[in-house]
Amino acid sequence: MDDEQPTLADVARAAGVSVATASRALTGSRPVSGDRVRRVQEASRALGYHPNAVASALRLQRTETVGLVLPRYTTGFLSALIESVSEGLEQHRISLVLRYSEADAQHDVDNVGSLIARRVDGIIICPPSLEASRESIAAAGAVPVVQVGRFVETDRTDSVGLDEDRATDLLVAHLAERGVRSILVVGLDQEVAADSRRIRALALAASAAGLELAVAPFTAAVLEGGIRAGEWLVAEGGVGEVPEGGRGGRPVDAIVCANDDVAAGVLAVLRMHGVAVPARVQIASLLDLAPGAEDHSVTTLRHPWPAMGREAVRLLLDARQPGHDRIARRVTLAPQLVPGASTLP
Amino acid sequence: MDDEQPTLADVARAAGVSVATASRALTGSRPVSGDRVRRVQEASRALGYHPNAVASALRLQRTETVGLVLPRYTTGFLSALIESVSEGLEQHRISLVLRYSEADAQHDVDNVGSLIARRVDGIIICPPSLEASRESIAAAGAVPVVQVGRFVETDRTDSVGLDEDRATDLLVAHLAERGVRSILVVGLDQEVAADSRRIRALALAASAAGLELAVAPFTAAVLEGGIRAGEWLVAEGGVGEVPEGGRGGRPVDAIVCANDDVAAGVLAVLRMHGVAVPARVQIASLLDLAPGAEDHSVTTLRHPWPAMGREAVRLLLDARQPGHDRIARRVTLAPQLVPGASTLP
DNA sequence: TCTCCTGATGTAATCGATTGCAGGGATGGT
DNA sequence: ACCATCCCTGCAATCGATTACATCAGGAGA
Repeated sequence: MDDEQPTLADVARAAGVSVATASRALTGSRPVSGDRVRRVQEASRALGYHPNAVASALRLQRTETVGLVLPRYTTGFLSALIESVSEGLEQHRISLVLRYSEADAQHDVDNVGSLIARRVDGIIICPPSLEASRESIAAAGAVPVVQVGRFVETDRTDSVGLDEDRATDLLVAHLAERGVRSILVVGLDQEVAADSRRIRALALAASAAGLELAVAPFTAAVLEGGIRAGEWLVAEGGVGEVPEGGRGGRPVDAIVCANDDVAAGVLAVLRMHGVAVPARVQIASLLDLAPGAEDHSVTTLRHPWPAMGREAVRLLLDARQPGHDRIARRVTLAPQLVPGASTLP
Repeated sequence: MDDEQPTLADVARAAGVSVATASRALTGSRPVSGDRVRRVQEASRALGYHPNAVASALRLQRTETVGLVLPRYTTGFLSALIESVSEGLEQHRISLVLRYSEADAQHDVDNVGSLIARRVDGIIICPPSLEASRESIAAAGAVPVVQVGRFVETDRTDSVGLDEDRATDLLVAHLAERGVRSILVVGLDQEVAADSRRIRALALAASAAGLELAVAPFTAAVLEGGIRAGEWLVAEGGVGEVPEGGRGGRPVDAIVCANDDVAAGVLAVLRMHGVAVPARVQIASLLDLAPGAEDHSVTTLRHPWPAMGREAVRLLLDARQPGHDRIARRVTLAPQLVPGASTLP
């Protein structure tokens, strides 16, 4: 067990050839007589030689390494993305350097800077916020960047995201098929650009299907937000024990939540107050927070993280090609609707 | 937006000094006159210089990089480990290269080999199997390795694992306090070495507390195994509608499952057949599969993944110190008991 | 036999940052 | 005035793999 790794010079000496011949014999970059190829390969194996990727990277100006920058989500629903990216890269013998970003935009810029210092061949980033995103993409300079999960307007960056229109269409169609006539949206915030876009898309799909749609004033996209919304619905929203309540509009018969957590809160409160789900009110979620789970009590949209990872890798490796035109490409992928017990079968 | 990254030579030229002085000014490795330090730093900032970590690593024979090898779990309950390792390394400005292993032992050896080729300063590995583990640790040669989550007998490797004795003690004590007198173990396999150890530990803790303990012949540690075990229990296990059933032994009043999935299966079947949980039978799990979840219906033991990640990093960085004695160290961490509705409050 | 060519091999430069060694200028002591 | 000392600066070697260029052997053709 030597303390030092053997070098190509050691292999060459053991095989009785020059380092140049040893290199060519191992990489096959130029013809070497069969006899010496064999001798070099044997010496390499005997010494347990692993070519020094650092030296190689310095010479070739390519590290065969890609950086992945993700927001720190304790729920870990991004692990499907990590796995698929890792798998895609492994097929091309490329290493993955993982880095987490904080809410702080500067931290993201530092992350990208340190990846640049390591001379990664490309960066896949899931930006925590739009401003952070813009800055860190600028920091990447000439290194190809692919964004996942969020779009930021920029000339030079490819992105992979969700097909929002198709997502809302799928969900609205599912509800319409089950007799829904009036939808309430919970957990989306008109003030947030991405949420506002989603609300518009929902409204569009609803009106196309002849449904009414309202937005509840509960914008916190967490369990607690769902509970508050549920309590408000029971008290004032026209879904309490007196279905034909005193509100002006038609009482809602479906609730679309920003994510599973919100939906779980709404569901729990409604059930607690004796509201029949899904018979009286149907509940669905726009975002599956536990993609691994087998059983789904709430109908939800599953984000295609594995496919998104594969696409991101494909775009990045494609951008490495010499003849690449550097035009920003956008790939959108449709989510999968996972029916649960909270909508009618 | 230049296509090439600026080098130290560019910075030195812009600042009107030699590359040696520029290097010393930026790293502070040797004194440089204040005036020149300022000029170099300005030039560096103006050019957007990022020191080439590849060249630096080649010269210094240190990459400031650590490899993390994990089994591919779609449930993603290792993401807490990834995050804590990543966070610990970030504090020391060390990069994390992530790699997934397959069931195949050769794949693991290749993983380690490729990390060696990249000249990582250390490897943290969560071995998928004992044989794979031994081989891949051998492949690491002189590079420090820390094992997480599984112990393999070896002279030179530090490891971080669960304090199994404390885990079983905690769970048995919890049940004993709640009036349990007879425990049934589900989902552990006597034939598997690790499971067998756990069963022995459970038996020891049980007898010390004056409890009976039996092992059910259902060894599949998944939801389906739990369901089968539940059905068997209702039919023959003495926890059906006739509590004082015809078995020889005392009817069990607690079921300890290998993990949450098994417990969920048992729980569902028992409830379906009208067995009161936890009044009639209490249920607990030895392994929390969803550490992020807020609400726990099943009492479970939460593995201290974040702390394990921190410990692994600490051990690895400690092993890098020159005066390290190379004696294998073992760190065991106690799990946290998370009470749920499946045992009495 | 001499020349030309082909194909294999070796020599040495290269990638970019770090650092041992040598040189130079300023300072202080006598 | 002279020498020793200290501090800074620059030159050039170094890490290990790759590759342009030079070299050399051997075969074909005149």
